[in-house]
Amino acid sequence: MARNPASSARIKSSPAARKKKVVRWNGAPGLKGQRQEAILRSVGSVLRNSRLSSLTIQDIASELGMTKGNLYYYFKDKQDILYQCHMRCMELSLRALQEAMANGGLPSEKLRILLIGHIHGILDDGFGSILQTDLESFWPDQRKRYIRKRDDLERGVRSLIEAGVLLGEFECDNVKLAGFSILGAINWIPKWYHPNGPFSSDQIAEEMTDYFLRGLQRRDGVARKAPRERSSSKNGTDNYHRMLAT
Amino acid sequence: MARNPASSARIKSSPAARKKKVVRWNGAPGLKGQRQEAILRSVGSVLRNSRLSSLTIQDIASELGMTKGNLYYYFKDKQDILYQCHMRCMELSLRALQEAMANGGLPSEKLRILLIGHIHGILDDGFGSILQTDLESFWPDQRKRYIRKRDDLERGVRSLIEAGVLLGEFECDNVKLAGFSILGAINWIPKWYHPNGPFSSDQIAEEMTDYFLRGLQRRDGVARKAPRERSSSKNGTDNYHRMLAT
DNA sequence: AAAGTTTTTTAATCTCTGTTCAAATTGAAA
DNA sequence: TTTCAATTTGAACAGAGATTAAAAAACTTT
Repeated sequence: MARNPASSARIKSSPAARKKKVVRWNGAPGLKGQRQEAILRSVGSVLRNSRLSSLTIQDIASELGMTKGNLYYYFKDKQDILYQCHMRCMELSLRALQEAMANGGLPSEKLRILLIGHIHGILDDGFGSILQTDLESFWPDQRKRYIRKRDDLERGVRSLIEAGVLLGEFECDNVKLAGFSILGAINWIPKWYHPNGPFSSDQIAEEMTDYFLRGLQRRDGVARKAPRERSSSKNGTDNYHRMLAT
Repeated sequence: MARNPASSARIKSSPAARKKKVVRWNGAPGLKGQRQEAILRSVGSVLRNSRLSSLTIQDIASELGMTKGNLYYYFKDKQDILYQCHMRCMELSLRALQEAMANGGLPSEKLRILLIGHIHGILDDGFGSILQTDLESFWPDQRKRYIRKRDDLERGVRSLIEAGVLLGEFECDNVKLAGFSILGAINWIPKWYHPNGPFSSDQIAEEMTDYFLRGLQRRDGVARKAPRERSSSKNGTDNYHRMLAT
């Protein structure tokens, strides 16, 4: 069950004999971990074209020129593969969060960095569409691990919004719902995005982020409508301090 | 293939003998259409709790206390059921669009009505989570029919944004991406929404819509950043006139 | 080259679910 | 009560796709 890949650490020049787009595996032994990476990357490629619901073990194997049985030498089962992809994707986003926090600018700047990085993380490696899977299909501890990371990201977003509010840069009635809005909109992108479509991932990242930030920016003077009960500071303040400490 | 339910129009008081939550079908003949409706509604109930990917014909049947075989008396196949749910859901949203257009207010008001109605349409009947299915699984003409409606909705949103821009009420760099953002955020709601959760569908509808509109509202005076190339009028103007004529 | 380990293949199996169908049941009409 | 159509059942069928396992092949080491 809990099986660590125990990567045999040794590097050898691999000829990697290619024919067409088929990678020949026979020639390069060792380095199980690298192959796992390659397999995961390949899943991203497949997902860029086909649809998640129709993604089959056979598809993945074909893409790599290996047999489906062979995949089970590298992964426990299909769920495991999908789970790893999920994690890869999330880790990219968390890296964007770290990058954002490391940058010393205003909350709006940090948030911009985070969101742009997040969008790129989702679109550029093809893993984005995997977000559509429901977490129910994961093993409990996989789910737990993933949710922990996902929550880190969500809290990161909320903290930044909250920070902006406290600094008077932002104005937001409900931080949690604003966060959900932003992240939901981003998670949905893979549903309509196509690499060869009219929008580059760069353009999407920039312009959608612009829009998200506009909705937070404080308008000096006029309050557009009577402010509702302030439910904002209930779910963000503690995390705000936590995140700023990172 | 193209089979019209040919509803035998006759109404009779149906005892509808209920036991626990099991609806007894035997006692109420006729009105095939009504039962189809009931089945679809039941799918919504199931989806409120279980997950779409694990939704099985058996689940639907169980919920209604009928056998799975019996479902095939009312629907061609599973895809057909799912398709009908899709349509139901979309029709609710399109009704919101009509309602919005009928209301004679400013674009921002219309958009508010539309979005609030759209969110309610998605959340209140439990069909929302069905949006996660990919359209590939539909039969071509089903897909075509659905996409036509979906596009109507998308164009409706864009037209309203565009209208607001033209009237000086809104300010938007890229109408299409703003529309995608809004609709994506809404489509994603079923992923985290739970009827017994902390947010009512009312609250979600109101506050998320607030946020979406904030991001469009024009700020008098300062341009926050140098405006990019205006790609807005490419995808909205014609539809704008079309929609306003409705 | 022989032995041992890692990787790959091949084919069979297993399971889950959608689907079909003939028979049974029900309700309405005659 | 008989007849007929509408509805329901229950069991069998079918197909797809994940998973397994034993044998084969490839590669490393000695």
